[in-house]
Amino acid sequence: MCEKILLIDGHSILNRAFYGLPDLTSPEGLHTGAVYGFLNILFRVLEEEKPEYLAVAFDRSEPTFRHQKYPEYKGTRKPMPEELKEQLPLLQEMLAAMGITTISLAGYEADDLLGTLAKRSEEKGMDVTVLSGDRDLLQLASKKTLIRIPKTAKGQTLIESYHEDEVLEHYQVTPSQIIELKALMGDSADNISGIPGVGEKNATRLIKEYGTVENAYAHAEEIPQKRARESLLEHYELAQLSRELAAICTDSPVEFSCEDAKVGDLYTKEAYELCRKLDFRSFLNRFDPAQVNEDSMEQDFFTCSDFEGCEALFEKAAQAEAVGVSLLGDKEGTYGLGLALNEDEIYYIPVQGMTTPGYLSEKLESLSQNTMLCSMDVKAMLKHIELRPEAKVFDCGIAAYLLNPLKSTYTYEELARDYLDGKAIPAKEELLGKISLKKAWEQDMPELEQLACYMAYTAFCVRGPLEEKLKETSMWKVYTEIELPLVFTLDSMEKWGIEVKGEELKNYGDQLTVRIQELEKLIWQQAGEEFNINSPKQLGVILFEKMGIPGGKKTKTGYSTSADILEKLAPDHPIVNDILEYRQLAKLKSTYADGLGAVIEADGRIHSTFNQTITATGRISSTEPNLQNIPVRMELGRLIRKVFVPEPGFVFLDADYSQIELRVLAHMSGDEKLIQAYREAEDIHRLTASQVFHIPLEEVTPLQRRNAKAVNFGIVYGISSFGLSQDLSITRKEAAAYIQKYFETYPSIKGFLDGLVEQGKEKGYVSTMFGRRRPVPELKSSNFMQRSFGERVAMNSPIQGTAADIIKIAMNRVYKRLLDEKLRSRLVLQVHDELLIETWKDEIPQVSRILEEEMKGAAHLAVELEVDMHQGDNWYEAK
DNA sequence: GGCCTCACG
DNA sequence: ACGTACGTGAGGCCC
Repeated sequence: MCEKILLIDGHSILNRAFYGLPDLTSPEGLHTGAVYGFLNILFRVLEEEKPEYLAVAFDRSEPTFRHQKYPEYKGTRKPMPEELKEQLPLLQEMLAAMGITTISLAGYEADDLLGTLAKRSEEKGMDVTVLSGDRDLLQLASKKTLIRIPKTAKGQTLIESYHEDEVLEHYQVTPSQIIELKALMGDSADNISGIPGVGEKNATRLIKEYGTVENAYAHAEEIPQKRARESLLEHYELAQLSRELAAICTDSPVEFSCEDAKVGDLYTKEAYELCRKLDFRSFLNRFDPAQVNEDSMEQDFFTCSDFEGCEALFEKAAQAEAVGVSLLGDKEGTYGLGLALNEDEIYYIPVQGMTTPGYLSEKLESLSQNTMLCSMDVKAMLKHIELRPEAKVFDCGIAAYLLNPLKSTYTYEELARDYLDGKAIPAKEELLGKISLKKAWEQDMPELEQLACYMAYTAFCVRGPLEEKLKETSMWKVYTEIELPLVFTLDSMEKWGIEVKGEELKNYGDQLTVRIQELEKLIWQQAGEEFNINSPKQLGVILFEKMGIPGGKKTKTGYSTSADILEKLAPDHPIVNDILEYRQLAKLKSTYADGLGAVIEADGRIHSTFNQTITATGRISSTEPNLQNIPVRMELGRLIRKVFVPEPGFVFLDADYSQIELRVLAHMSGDEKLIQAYREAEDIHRLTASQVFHIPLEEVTPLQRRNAKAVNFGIVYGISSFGLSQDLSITRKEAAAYIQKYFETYPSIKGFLDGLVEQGKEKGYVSTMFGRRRPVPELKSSNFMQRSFGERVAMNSPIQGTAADIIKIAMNRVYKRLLDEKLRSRLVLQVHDELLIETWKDEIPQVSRILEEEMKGAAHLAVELEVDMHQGDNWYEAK
């Protein structure tokens, strides 16, 4: 076997990764997506090729010999957008950290260096692989030199391979003739112009026939295609020039020693730390933990499994102002507790013998009266130990969420990195892999001690920095007065859950099945064949190809069959209505009838999880199951709400804010006209229509009201004429006219929204009335789409977020009053602007009063916060 | 695991 | 010119 060298075109692969993948942003706000993509490709090719030597070539900013020879030459690289440019040094830093040789040479492009080294290596008898995104490099292919080109197909990255033969097969010309081909057809990516009127087909034909541009010119008279012939005769000089530009130099004076480029251990400590810093988590498991975690903390960890020891430990903990705690447990059990007394006394207490979950709960409960328990996730802890809402706790996950709500996870190792100067500690996945807590506990794995201790340690240590940053950013009040109390409110809601009648749900599902099967038959009949109606792909083919319905492509992968497209086709094609009904029923059956049925627990109730650290705006979300998207808009779906019932002796009281977001807008913008409108209006959309269209209130038509309502929504979403036009099925021009009229009617609104965008650009974030922040990095993007998105976000988030703050305040206050007044009634659901209370019948008047007072009183706005309330024996009736 | 579709505010 | 309304979660398909 020959030795092999892998040569990489640095810029071209980075470019490809940048355009082919979604961008990522590191915790410090650096763009990193292209570097990530580059490394992914690098690792893959290394594994496939297993080269002994490796070098990455980069272009230089200086003019090259091509510039000197041809003054008009503009260079082969397009100017890089800022988001890509800043990643270049990052990539070079990473390559340096991995000990990978990089080369560049003033006066030459990376291509030339690759060409030179490929040739020299071949001469030494080595095998060569060249990795580039640029097909120009195919001219270097030979029996010994393999060209590899990454290509994105169907979302997957394929890396094509070309030796000499494959070039011949694909392009019907030899590698060296690739240059001739380019000279004729040009290459826009490479700024090679080619000659007019000759495309790929003609160029290939000519080069196949005549071998070179020169020879084709010599035989020009024989060329049968008139346009190609004339163009070649006329533009021969241009073709010659292009030929020279396209030719890669293979004898540049680059200094290179193979020995320096020997592939060593890429997985160094420096590379590991950089991967952590850039948040490249999927790469971390490539590193050998023993090598990269030299400064292990494990000497500070102690397992305490005897009862006396634990007693002493809790006594010592009680002397501390704060301790870090981590409770290991899941739905099936409680396995142990990590306890950090300070930075270097960290204990693990496994659940065993006398240290039962009940014992730990009791100890922590009493500890929390005077000592602050710092935890990564207090609500999760509350599932194993009982704490009163007055307990002293610090929730690191929530604090970190407030400081940056855009992250998807807030794990301890991320927090350590982000708030302890990049401190690297192993993540749960690194310690346990895919082994469950339960399994690890049963097998007494030592990693459990490490996990609990690292977590408790982090919780203890990050509290200070988090608190400091929350105060710096003026979010301390949001944290202490809204989010932290909400932990207990949500925990209570989760524990109560809501009763669901399983049998009725099943009946409902069975009825759906009957109709679904009817529709299925009907649809198959009309289509003339059986197919999977649930497959958009198959459905698209049936509708738009087989049945020939005009509708056209829309998505990357095929035809769009979404409801808004199908609805437009429905009048002319009966099958479409059946499909729409089928879809609706299939959704109800799978997501709701079956989905909800599967999560009813032994107590006959559904216990959703309310997540407090998910949304970018400050709303909560609901999962497993999602109880915030139970159907209501269509009657058939709405019927599902009949299976949500209160316990005997209770009724539901459902209270929702009326147009809270528009009211927030009125308040925050201070628009007198809109505020006045709310003071007098029964029907704000109708009044908006009357004011925007300058007509008396009584003369507003239903259509005008509908349009005004859509504009009101649009304003809250960060208005755009395109979005509004889509929603109302009108032209952009008409939509723009509506928006303009709206702004004329409510003159302060435009200034307010513009101000939000301005603030977002200036400060990098926008804020709610209560100081909650949302960063808007998209506003700095050079990409129009992203920037526009940033503008809409800047307009929407303060409004949606303020409404979220208000209902959170209301929830806390309602929850507290129910407790303080020792009522049996309980808060069970929140759906963004709505609260559902399972109310003890005797307490109906009192609870109604509480809801009204606390919801209306949650914030004092320039307009009243109006609350609608309904009572019922199930959720359907209470709405 | 990504994409499409659709349920909610 | 670009190709969109803001914020979510879940199920089914298909690679």
